Parts: sequence; C-alpha cells; structure tokens
Amino acid sequence: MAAPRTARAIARAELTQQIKDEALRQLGDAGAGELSLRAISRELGMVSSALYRYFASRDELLTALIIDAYADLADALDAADATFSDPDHATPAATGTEPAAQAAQAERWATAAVTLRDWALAQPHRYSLLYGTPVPGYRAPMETTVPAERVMLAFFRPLEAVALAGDPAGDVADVGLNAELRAAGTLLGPHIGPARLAAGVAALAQVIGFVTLEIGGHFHGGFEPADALYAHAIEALTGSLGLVD
Amino acid sequence: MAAPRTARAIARAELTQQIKDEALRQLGDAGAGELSLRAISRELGMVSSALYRYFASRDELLTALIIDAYADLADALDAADATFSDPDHATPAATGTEPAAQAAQAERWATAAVTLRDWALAQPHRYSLLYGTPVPGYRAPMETTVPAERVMLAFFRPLEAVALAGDPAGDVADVGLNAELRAAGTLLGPHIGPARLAAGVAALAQVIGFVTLEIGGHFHGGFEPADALYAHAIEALTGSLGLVD
DNA sequence: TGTACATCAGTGAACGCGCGTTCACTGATGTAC
DNA sequence: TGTACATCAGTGAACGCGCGTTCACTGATGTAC
Repeated sequence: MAAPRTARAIARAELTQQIKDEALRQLGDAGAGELSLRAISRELGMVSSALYRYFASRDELLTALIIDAYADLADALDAADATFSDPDHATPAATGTEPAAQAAQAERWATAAVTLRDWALAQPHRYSLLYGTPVPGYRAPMETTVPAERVMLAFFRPLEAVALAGDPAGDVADVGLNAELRAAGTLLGPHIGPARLAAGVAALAQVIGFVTLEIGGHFHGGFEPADALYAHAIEALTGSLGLVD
Repeated sequence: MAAPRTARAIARAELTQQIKDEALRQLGDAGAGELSLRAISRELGMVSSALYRYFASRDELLTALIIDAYADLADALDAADATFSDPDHATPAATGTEPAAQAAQAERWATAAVTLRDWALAQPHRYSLLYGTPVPGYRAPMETTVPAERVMLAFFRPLEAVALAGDPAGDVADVGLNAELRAAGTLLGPHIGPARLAAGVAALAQVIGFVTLEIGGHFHGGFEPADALYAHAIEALTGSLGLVD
C-alpha cells in the first residue's frame, strides 16, 4: 500500500484524486447513470484515453467512488462518535446499567443519526450512490462491503455498549428470525440480544428512509427542512432501542 | 377524458400502453437513467420518430411511467384495504375506542405496509422510479403529486379512523413542529393529532427505508428474504402508532 | 349511401451529438550498474 | 556521477456504436354534407 514517493507516484495520486473529484461533480449534475469518462477527461484538460492509466474502466471508477463514499461517511460517523470515547469525556460503555450510562449511549446513537443526515444533505449524489437506486448495469463488487459495514457499525456500537454493560435485551418471538438475528449479531455486535438487534435494524431503516424521502423531495411542501421532524423521530427511536425509558 | 371509441382511438390507446410496457421492461434491464426511446421503438417494430405521436418527449414518457406507477401502487394498497371496509366485514372506523377497534386499524396499517413491500419486490424498477434516486436531469412535474398522495393516504387512513373514533392523540413538544404537523394533517388526516402524525410519517419512513435497503441489496448475506424481520418491524410500528398496546 | 376533405399514424432520412474502449506512438521520469 | 535501458503518462486517431429530435412525406382512417 505504501507507494514509493517518486515525483511520478505523487503526480499519479494527485491526478487520481482529481479524476474522482471531477467524477463526483458530474454525479452531482447528472446522476449516477450518466457518469461519463469523456466528460471527466475533457474537464481535466486531457484526452479521454489517458483516464485508462488510472482506472481500467468506467465501472472501476464507479467502484472507487462508492468505496470512497462509504469510507468518507464512516469517517464522519467515527469522528462524531469520537467525542464520546475521548479521554476528556466519560467512556460510558464500561460504567454499568444505570440510566445515566444508557442515556449517554442514546446520545451516541442520536449523534450517528444526525451525522448521517447532515452528510447526506451536504452531498446527496454520494448518498444516492450508496443508498439510492442501484446504478444500471453495475453490480457492487465485494470490496465495497467492508466500508459499508463500517457505516452500519456506527449505529450498533452504542447498542453493543449497553449490552456489554449488562443489558443485552432478550429474544424475539419468531424462532427463525431469532437465529438470523444471532447470526447477524456476530458482525454487528456480538453481545446485543436479538430483540434489540431487530430494533437496531429497524431504526437504521427509518433513518435511511427519512433521508431518502427528504433527498427525493417527498417532503416538499409538507416538512422541509425536516430538522424538527427528524429530531423528534430520533428521540422516539432511541426509546425503541431501549436506550431511554 | 372519455375519448371517442373509433378504431383509431382504440389502436392509439393500445399502442400507448405497449410503449409504456416496453419502457418498463427496459427500466428493469437498465435503470431509469437509461430509458431509450429508440430502443423502445426498435422493440415495438416501429421507427423511432413514430413515438412522438404518443409522447412529446422522453421526459413526458417518464412522467407517464411515474404517474402510472404511483397509481398502480395506490390501487394495490386500496384493493388490499378494501377487505377492511367491505360490507361483509365490520367497518371498525365507526365502532369506537375499544381495543378491538384499534387492533383492526393496526391490521389495516400492517396490510398497507406488507402490500407496499410486495409490490416493490415484484417490480423493483418501478419502486425505484418512485422512491429511488431521482432520474438525472428530470424533475417530477406537479401532475405526479396527486397519485403520490394517494399512496401516502393508504397509510394514514387507519390513523384517521382511530382519531375519528375518539382517540386523536396529543401534541408534540416542539411548537414549530406541531404547527407543521397540523398543516400536513389537513391533507393526511385532519383529525389525527400531531404526535400520531409524526409517528405516522416516521413509520412510513421506516417502511420505505426497509424496502429501499432490501432492493438495494443491503440485506445481502444477513437477512434476505427479509420477511420475518419486516413482519417483526411492522408489529413494533403499529405499537408506536398507538394502535396496539 | 357516397363523395370531398381533414386528420393523423407511421416512414425514412437526416442533423448533430455523445459514448467507452483500443492502439501504436512520443517523450519524460525513474532504475541499475 | 554518468550512461543505457525500462517504465509509464499522456497523445491523437480511429472503431463502432447509441442517442433525442426534426422534417417532409404517404397512405389509411374518420367526418361532414
């Protein structure tokens, strides 16, 4: 991974980034289906075939953009979360089952939800790349699953903390679903009980749904900006997650 | 609206439908950004310019597809709901505040949620057209808002019924949000209190989020099919709507 | 019922444009001795 | 430190393709008298 720092390598890294930046600008204008290598090269003042020194095909560029977007969103979520595990702050994960500790995890979760929306509203085309309509003819390769999981994890870390503190939450009635949830739990948070895991997935679905609707203009005329509505929903969700009473 | 039933008018209506059908088939293959008039005309065995007798432009065809999709989804929701207001069945809307009446509305709501997912999974490209990434360069005209609202209404009718039966549910803490909710309520259900309206929007967002994630392949490897998880979430949602205790 | 005229579906050619990808090439940068 | 060779970024032309939309046209269908 650590490339040699020759002038060539530096120039290559820089131009690779410029290509991605310009690609993103065009996604903003046109949407994912319309990403054009020729338009990108034109904008960068080079010939279209030169792009092939940097990305083997259009799909490879698209994959790079998706991976970057997941990573960037995950970074934003981690950065927002960092304030909660700072040496300056208490690390509530280890402090026990008392309401105060749970409330702190509720705030962590709420922060993740707010951060995701802020990120999405700031760059809706990148959000759409991740959670919108799949791009025509493009199937995300496995390289994207790791950064995608980093995003998920930001929403399950607070639940894991509460579970570790002694409140795992119980099973779910449906036996089959219970097994599915336990299996998913090994990735998302091995100590979270099935009931809370299900609530966690549902809460995340609501966050995604909210943002998708808002970006899609479905709140037009009614709510919008949907800040207040969203804040209200988050409060209810932390309740449903068993993080506040 | 009632066109003359000349042979010409009949042929026109039929071909118009065939064009739309073929357009949908291509959306299934390629996604919304790639809808091609030439490909459609090719498939229908006619010359591309002939399409302009039926749709003035690509955007107009796209608009027709969107309106149709909303209408079709709304029809499916209404049909599923019809069993609840059949003369054969009790019409619980008028029966009062007793738990039994509320439970009936909970089932109505759950039916809407299940119907929406079934419809979406059966034709994911149409769903994406409505709730996925906005099509590049295309802005939905106002003609689409009426059928879009029909879909929403299917999810708020049960809430209105409960409200009319004497359980409107109260206000929400945030004064500004309360006003927004009251304004939105005039469309969605004039007797639904702000708190339940907010819960209703949140529940709908969760439904949309779930289906969007499932169609986008984000449940791959974990859940999928997500039937059990979805059913579980719906139960929790009817609780959050104050339709079951 | 028959005729004259108007409407309209579908044709075929063309305009002007854009796309992803390939290939042989040149010249500059980096490496090994 | 200097030279010979290998690597690689970027060029420019080309291939083969697709697109939305326009226009003047023909022939069939519908309408009015």
